[in-house]
Amino acid sequence: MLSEAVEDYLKAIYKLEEAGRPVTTSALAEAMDVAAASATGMVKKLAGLRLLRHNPYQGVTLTRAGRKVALEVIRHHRLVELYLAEVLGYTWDKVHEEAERLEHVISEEFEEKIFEALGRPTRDPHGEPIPDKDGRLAAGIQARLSDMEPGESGVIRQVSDSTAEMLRYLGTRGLVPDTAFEVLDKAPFNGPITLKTGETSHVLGRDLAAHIRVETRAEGGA
Amino acid sequence: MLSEAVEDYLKAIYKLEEAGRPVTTSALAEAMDVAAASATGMVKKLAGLRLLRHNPYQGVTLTRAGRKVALEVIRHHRLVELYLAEVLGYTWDKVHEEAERLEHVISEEFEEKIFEALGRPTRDPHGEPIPDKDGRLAAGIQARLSDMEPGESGVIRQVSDSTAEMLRYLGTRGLVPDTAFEVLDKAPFNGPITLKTGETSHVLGRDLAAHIRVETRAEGGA
DNA sequence: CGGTTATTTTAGGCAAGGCTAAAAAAATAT
DNA sequence: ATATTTTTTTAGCCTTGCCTAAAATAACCG
Repeated sequence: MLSEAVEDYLKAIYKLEEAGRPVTTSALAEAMDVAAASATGMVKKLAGLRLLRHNPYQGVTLTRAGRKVALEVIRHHRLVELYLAEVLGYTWDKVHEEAERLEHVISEEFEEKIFEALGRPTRDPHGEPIPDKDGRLAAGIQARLSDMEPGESGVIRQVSDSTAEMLRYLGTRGLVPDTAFEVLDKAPFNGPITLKTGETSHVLGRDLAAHIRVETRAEGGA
Repeated sequence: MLSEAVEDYLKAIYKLEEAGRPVTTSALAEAMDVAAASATGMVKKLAGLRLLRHNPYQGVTLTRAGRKVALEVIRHHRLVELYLAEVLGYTWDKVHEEAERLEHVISEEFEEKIFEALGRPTRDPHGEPIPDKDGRLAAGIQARLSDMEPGESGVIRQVSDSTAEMLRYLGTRGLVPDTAFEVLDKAPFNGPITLKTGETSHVLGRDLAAHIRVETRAEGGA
């Protein structure tokens, strides 16, 4: 049985790889909120377990086995998040924290049971894809609201679950996955972006908008 | 935050106390499946935390604070067991193992949510009482099927969740909480006990029968 | 290219919670 | 009452995963 620490490191490495960032010791240490020396230590351990390859002073790459573990943990996390939201009535800003702990302790049977109870879902409450049992993962959405231009329209597809506060803020404004919108304005010098959903308009800072992943609707809805 | 190990020790001590057994180092070590020296070490730690009192070479008694923690863990355990059985469709022989891990990681909110979803229950799938949020616990059933005599009748109220195999065996025979029965025979020299539920009769070894707690029906149903 | 800076790794420690072996205390038996 | 056995405690060590400080390596800059 792999320890919780091992699972968390693999998950963090997977997410860094997925984001296209080189997985350096310092990036990993920052993601895990530990000292760099601690990250080095764990990397050596994981290399010994053949869960990743380590090029000293360079960085780290997950092996197939390591990626499999990471995806299992992510599957647990996202299924649990969705279950908490859909079945137990959690608000979407609270599911992440609870899922962080549950993801490490639920059995395959538990996973299977909630997967079926939810109707074999493919997305979590934040819109992120849920890996299937074999570790296959639908592509995440890459486009960011912050990169859209006035006049363009689209649909919110994912909102990263980084901070609960941000999720509460967006939730109260109805800025949740599958909401259609149109960009009205984008202020220069990294200024706020203005968008419209239905009859309501919203002004969001550029950083916040970067956390919102969107699907762009083919232009010219007119 | 108390560690999982601390919670498990307190739970084990509580159960030994409840069973009326003196909580010696060796009894605790056996319950926790660790060496006696390890139990001594943890006992000293818990005494330092004021969760129990330790009379060296004598034994151990929970303080009010220690008992409170133990009951919280037990509440989590039993609520989770019931949730797994009632909502997720677990068979009753599998709930214990999963609950052993979940009991340590669920939040108060999770506890509250499943408590309400279950309709504020008071008994787990094995018939054991669920402590309330303030740590109040309805009395458990003391009478054992193994102590009943031929001609007596009653209702099964609790089946201890010690081994999954035993629970499967009893489950397939319908010997579950709230089942009425009548004792037909009890063989001497610790021999088997024969009972009838509805039209079916069962022969159970004395050890197995000792795990079944019953409510005796006032004699003379005739 | 050589010197400075930043990153990574090594070295040595600490806290938890296990272990075994040995010592101390208590219980039991003669 | 003493001797033996059992139980408990102490002492010392191990593993995991974290830490800080120092050393090694790589990257950058003039």
